[in-house]
Amino acid sequence: METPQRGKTGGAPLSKFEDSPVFNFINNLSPIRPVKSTDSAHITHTYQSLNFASLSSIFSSPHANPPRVTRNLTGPPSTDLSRHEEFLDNVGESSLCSEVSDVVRPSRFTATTQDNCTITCSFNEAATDPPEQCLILPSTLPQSSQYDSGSPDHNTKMKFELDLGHAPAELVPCVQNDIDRRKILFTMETGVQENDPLELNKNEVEGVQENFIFDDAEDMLIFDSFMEPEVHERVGEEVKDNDVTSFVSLLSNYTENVDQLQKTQPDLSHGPCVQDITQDIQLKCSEDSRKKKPETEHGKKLLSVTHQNQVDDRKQHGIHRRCLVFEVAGISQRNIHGDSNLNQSTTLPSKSRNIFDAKLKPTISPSLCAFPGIGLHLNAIATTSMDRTVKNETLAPGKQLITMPCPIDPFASATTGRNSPQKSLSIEADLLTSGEIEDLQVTYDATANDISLGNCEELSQGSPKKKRCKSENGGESEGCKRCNCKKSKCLKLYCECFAAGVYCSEPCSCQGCFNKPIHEETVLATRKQIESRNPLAFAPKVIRTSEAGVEMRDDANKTPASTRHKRGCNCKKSNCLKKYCECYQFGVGCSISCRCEGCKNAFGRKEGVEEIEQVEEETDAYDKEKEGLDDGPQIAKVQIDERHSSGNILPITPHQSCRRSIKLPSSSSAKPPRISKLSIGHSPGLFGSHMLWKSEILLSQEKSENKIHAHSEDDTPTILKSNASPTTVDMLRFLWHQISIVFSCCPLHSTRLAVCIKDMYVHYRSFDMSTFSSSKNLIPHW
DNA sequence: GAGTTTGAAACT
DNA sequence: CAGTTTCAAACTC
Repeated sequence: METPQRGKTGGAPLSKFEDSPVFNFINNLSPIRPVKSTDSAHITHTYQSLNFASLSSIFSSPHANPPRVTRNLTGPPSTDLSRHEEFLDNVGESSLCSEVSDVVRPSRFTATTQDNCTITCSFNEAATDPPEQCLILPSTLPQSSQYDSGSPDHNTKMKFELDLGHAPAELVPCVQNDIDRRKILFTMETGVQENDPLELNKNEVEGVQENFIFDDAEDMLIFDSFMEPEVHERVGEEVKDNDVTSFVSLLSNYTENVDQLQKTQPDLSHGPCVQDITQDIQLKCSEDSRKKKPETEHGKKLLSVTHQNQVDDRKQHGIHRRCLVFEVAGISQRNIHGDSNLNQSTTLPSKSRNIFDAKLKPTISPSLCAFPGIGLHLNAIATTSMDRTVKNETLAPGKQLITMPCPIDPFASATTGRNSPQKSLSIEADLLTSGEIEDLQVTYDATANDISLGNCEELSQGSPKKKRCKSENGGESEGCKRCNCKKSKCLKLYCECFAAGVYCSEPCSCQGCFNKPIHEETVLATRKQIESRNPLAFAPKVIRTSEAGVEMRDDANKTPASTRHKRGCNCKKSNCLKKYCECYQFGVGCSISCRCEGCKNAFGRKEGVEEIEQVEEETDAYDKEKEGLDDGPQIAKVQIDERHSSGNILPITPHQSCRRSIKLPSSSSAKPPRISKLSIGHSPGLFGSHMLWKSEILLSQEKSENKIHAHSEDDTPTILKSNASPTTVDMLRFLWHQISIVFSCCPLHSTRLAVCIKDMYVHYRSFDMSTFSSSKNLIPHW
């Protein structure tokens, strides 16, 4: 299939990659341009431009306190009065007074800007020939297999630029003071590029001049695809200077900029991506589009039109209730149904442009299910559960969990192959309190696979069991669950739908179900009742602990210790190796709060177990060696190495898992697949879906490095090996990780990108730059 | 698809 | 809080 050229209006001829779907996808997604060089062996980390001034607009809103949204919940339509009354007897009328209103939410993000910072970087993907450098990140990039329905050739060099500062003022109302823009160019480059990046940039500047906007996040992200000359100059400077230390100093400057951004405009709230998730989605959409950004009337109109189109599209295409989607759905839908806005990009207002290539339909579509997340209860009970439990209790103070789930079993692979495609996004966003960005976490799972229109209900018209499609990502991401309840009336936490905050729907096989819109009152009352017993009942089961940094594990093989099951499991027989175990089910390691016995959780065992077993293993090896077995020491080494590899469920840094993900065979049944973030687009249904991404560095440098020394293959990118001091390596790893996330996320949804960027922003802020050269503990605050 | 196993939820 | 029961998902055949 020939890919239309979009995203540029002319200019110098580019490489063949320009013809590739990957290029087209990215080029239309965000200001990404290819690099001419075709030397895939070279790692070119160039020119990703993130204008943090505009970034701030991503997370900002002119309305610190969104209007209160009140929903009067009248009784059910009484289509099933008998049942309803029956239930009332059980629940009690007192609990049925249900007026639910959304609380006024505080603004969460403060970021803005008179100072703009630009991060520049780019990626080189050498998918066909993964040399050592490939370990750095390529798999984090969108793979052609994911976004390309056609050409498998994705020997790719991509230039990824986000220069948000160039968005038209009307589209970026929050980026008002674009003065004294400061840019920081993060340039990491190894090898010698065939072509001078500067020239490339210039060519691209000439050739690509188009503004992009993710209209799925209408007011969130506005990308400008052309690179301003100033940027290029800086880029060139940095490209020529391979010294990593300069990078660090740039980073330091950047940090200062970020701090200043915070100080200058602390009252801005962030964008809708991390906002009130409990609102009715469509209501939210329309409100967001009205109230967030459009400080200008023109902007309002644009947003209004855009949103209306999206709503219409949803209606038109029959988006099901349970697969409520965020803005991206509109995009996806339009794309999917051939609403080739892509080609209209030159005629439509920029806000209405569709950034996705029509080719991407199949792979983007899952996001429809990926974002349904905010279930009906959550829509209706905007304040009752989510606000209290999630925001105030489950998460660290000031946090809010946003989950955009995907309906497919994350473990589905061999057995449920067709269901395997899954994308889920879970955003744990901290609320901004007192204008302070505290924390942000992006949890994003994605496996790439073609899936028809991402309506999971369509996907599962048949047997609910067989075609079960759900996501267990984070415990709260249950967009398209289906239950099989018989006795609980789907009004207890036994019911997955109810527990997930969604109504039961057709695919469910439940009996006597009250978890339906017509029983909304009942549902709400029950929820209240349950919450009165346990305020955390509807809170996410998997949370990120506040002391993430403190308890960060040394072992890079495990999931981040910061992501743990809230309550911990209590497994007795399953050894935490089956989905009976909630920890395992959610893809997190067991923690100290678990009371499991014989824990063998592949995502991370309960503390204490590992050490004991390690000692045992080493003892065994020693014994064997002592007994004169030739292979004794080797066995020991293999064991150690396996611990490093097989347990590497979560990719810690982009450069850790590329090779592994490539090597990985098909999934096994019992043991969880070795999940790699880099597997996105590679092995649909095998890994990524179950994985929780953490946009944070998770390596404890000392220990991991010591252990990794045992490896003959060091995953550390060449660039990090050469001149960098250990601390710089840490720094770069982290940065690289962040950028990789940004890059890999953006094609799917700008929200993810926004959050990733913000995450990066936040983390950088927490750096104590003074420790860079003296301490190995680079991330003291995580 | 039926039956079994399992552990969370609910109950006492 | 601990023990028991109920429940539905996960699993096995």
